[in-house]
Parts: sequence; C-alpha cells; structure tokens
Amino acid sequence: MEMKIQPTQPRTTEIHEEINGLRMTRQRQEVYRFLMGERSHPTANDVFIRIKEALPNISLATVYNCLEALVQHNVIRQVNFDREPSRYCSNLDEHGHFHDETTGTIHDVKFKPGITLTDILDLPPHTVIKDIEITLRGQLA
Amino acid sequence: MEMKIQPTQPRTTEIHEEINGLRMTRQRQEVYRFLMGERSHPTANDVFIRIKEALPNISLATVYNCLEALVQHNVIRQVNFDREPSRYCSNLDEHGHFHDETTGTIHDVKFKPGITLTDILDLPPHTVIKDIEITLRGQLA
DNA sequence: TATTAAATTAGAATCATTCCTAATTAGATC
DNA sequence: GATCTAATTAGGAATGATTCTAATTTAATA
Ligand SMILES: [Mn+2]
Ligand SMILES: [Mn+2]
Ligand SMILES: [Zn+2]
Ligand SMILES: [Zn+2]
Repeated sequence: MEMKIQPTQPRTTEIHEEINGLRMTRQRQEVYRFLMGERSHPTANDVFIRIKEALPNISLATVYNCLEALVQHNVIRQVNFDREPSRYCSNLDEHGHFHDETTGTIHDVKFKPGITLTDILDLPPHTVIKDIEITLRGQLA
Repeated sequence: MEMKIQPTQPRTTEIHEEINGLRMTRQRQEVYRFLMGERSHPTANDVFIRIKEALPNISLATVYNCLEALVQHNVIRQVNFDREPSRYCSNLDEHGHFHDETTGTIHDVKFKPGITLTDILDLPPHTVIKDIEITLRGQLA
C-alpha cells in the first residue's frame, strides 16, 4: 500500500513567540522584559539607556518603535504628564498615576474596591468610553 | 492755622486692572476675553489666529506668554491630551475632559453631585493633592 | 537557498514650545 | 511732564521629544 506523506507539522519552533498578536523580536523582548520588572514608569530614553547594556546596537528609534508596538497591542501603557516626555507602564489593571512633587517619583493609584469611575461622572447616556486617564500631582506628606 | 497738605490719594486710575494679581495688559485681556467666550478648548495657535484680528502685531510667543501667565495665576487652565498641542480652558470648576473621537471636539465633564474624586481613590493617608486631571476618550454615541 | 515582507538602524526632519535679545511700554517718583 | 526702573512684547533662534526616510538586516516561507 502506498504510503501517504503526512502533512508537515505546523512549526512549533518559532523563534519569536507572539504576545497579543505581536511578534516578539529580540528588541521588543528586551523592552518588554525591562518594563515588566520596573515600577518607575521610565521614559523612552530611560529604556534606551538601560536596554543598551543587553543590545549595544539598538537605536532610540527602535525603542520608540517597540514601545509603540507594545502600546498598540495593549501589552504596556503609555502615560503622559502634562508636556513631559511620555512614560511607559506595564501595569494593565485600571489605575491612575500620582506624581510625587517632592521626589519626582510616579506611583500607581488604585480605585477603592467596587468603584467604577464612570459611575461618578456626569456623562450623557450611550457615551462609549474607550480610554480613561487619571493623573494626580502632589506630595506623599 | 497752618493747613497740612493731604497725602495724595492712592491712584485709582490704573489703566490695567489686575486679575488674581496678574496685571492685565492689552494682550492678556484679549487672550482672556477670547477664552472666556469659548467652549472649544482652543490651542495656543487657535488663540493666536483669532487674537490677530484685534491685535495684528501680536506674536505667537506673546500668546504663549499670556497663556502661561494666566495659567500660573489660576485664571485659566491648561489641558493636555496625550502628546497633542496643549489646549486652554476658562472653566475653573473642577471638571474632566471628554475627547469625542468622532468629531474631534472636547467637552467638559462634571462629577455627579456630592462626589469627591479622592473618595474613590486608594491613596495613602496624609497625601496632599495639588492637582487632578481626568481625561476620557470615546464617542458620544 | 531564493523570495518576500517586516523590522531595525542612523540620521534628518518635524513641530510645539521655550528661550533670547533688543525695543517698547507702563508705573512710580520727581 | 521728565526720568527712572521694571515689566512686557515681538520676532527670530534654539530646543527636544518624537517621527520620518532610506538603506540594511532579519525572519518567515517556499
Ligand atoms: Mn496638570
Ligand atoms: Mn490616552
Ligand atoms: Zn502605571
Ligand atoms: Zn474644560
């Protein structure tokens, strides 16, 4: 009996696994991994400086490209304070940002349990909200 | 009896009245007046274009100076959406901003009566909050 | 291995905003 | 009104985060 050749197995040996449909190149991996272990909400330049240790040839443009790709695929979040350089955050839970003027540090702020922000806002009915941003500035006393 | 000369009256003829301690020059007046009658949260350039009708020689740098002075003296508020050009708002009540993606317009959003935003945030005690910013993006359905 | 598409790189360009500097103006004092 | 001083202005240059461009490299697929 003639032997049928089995269809080749789907390749499982992808060098770069995807996250949220985003192909993870070496550069994206490094950016992602760094942000995951970081609570400080670094800027693109902070990321660049740090990533260069592992990838000395990486360019700042690539860091911006990686950050944008990760943001676009909802893997990280971009955070803006007034007109300062953008910062990046790997905390995907709904949260706000507190900018401590004394130390210059930024802290994630959670909502009290059971609270939905839209509950307290006076919005017209049927409003579709795609994104909410809450920013605080002050001192941690 | 010798007549004493009275000390001169304090001048009441100040050409430029102050608002919140800010001397109101002609340029600042025009910027302020324009913003007071505007709900659209215009950019510095929007203000510039419009003010030139009354003050053809005004410079964009002066518009920025005026806006900064007015913001610094709490006469108007500066509003930022991500990294777009800053916008300016003459509504001094505590409110957030809704960016309607469909039309590109910006709308003030009030809180429901009796609600204080800090009530629903999980902040460490004794935190001093100097400023809160709430930004929404979506569609007015 | 050859083909093709996607990603990266370095540097140039963009553009909102800020800075600088000289000229003008306003306010105070005579 | 003249004089002094400080604030404001106009206009142009500089800044700086981000984006764009063109060339190169890498990855996926055949
Ligand atoms: Mn602010
Ligand atoms: Mn946003
Ligand atoms: Zn965060
Ligand atoms: Zn407003």
